[in-house]
Amino acid sequence: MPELPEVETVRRGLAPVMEGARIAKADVNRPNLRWPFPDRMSERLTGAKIERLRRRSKYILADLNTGESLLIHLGMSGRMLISGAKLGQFVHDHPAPEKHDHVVFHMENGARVTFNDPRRFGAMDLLETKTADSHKLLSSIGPEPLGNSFDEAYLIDALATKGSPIKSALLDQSIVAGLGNIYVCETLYRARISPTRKANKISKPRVASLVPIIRQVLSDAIAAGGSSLKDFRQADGDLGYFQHSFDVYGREGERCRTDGCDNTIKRIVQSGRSSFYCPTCQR
DNA sequence: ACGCGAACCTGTGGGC
DNA sequence: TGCCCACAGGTTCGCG
Repeated sequence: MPELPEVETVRRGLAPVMEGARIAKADVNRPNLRWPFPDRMSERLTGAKIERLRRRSKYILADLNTGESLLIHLGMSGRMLISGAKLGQFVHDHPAPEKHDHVVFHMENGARVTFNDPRRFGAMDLLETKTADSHKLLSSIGPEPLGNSFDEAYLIDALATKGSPIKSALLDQSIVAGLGNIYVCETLYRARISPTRKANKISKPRVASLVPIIRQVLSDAIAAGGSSLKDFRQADGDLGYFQHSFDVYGREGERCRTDGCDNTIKRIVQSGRSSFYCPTCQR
């Protein structure tokens, strides 16, 4: 489900009820997600005030007033749903507990935030805020695509030695943070680059062209509240709308949207993931 | 060292 | 209706 735009959408949704708020109690309903939860997780969260909710790549980090930060990853199917809080003009009642409600944050302000993750590819951990960047899960992540350190010179350099297909290279979180299968497909379509082309065989100007396209695709998706495929919901339960803007993702067999192109969108499998592209427009 | 496939899980949808 | 297979937005691990 969640790539950078969806995670950012969730973060923005959670901020009004979690930032500056205290955790009255945290229910931890099972021993692990993808990995075991940290020792005494519930106790370490109970009574803590969340100073700030931030995002690094596809991770949400809640900086606590205890010197620790809670790290959250939504995996493929993770959701964070707010209830019991006044959101706009509506008050969302607490829903009945559902299967896969693995962690529930009861906030002192009356809001409840439920982490639900059927596939359990998600993760949570507690780490020292000061040294968060050196955490095992964060230390090898590349630059934020919407930040200043991600630019044309960087990407040209980073791809120069990559013999793998550009599709795989852009999915590699150590090259650029936060892109996933959908947004890589959309990026390569807009850039007119074939997903099968070897990263180090793409001309510098074409690699450079990827930078503003990546920024635009992600910004557009954030502005639309992310994409709702299958089960993605914003923290207030609303849908995202960017899926209506997909040019190629999930459009196998449909007509290419480029003016004057008669071809149809093809689906191929690259390192186990579907790639959607137009063989005529993307070279 | 690098790149790829397998593995981790559950749910859903399509074909028969 | 039911069964089986394919597939799903991510990431780590192990092997060649």
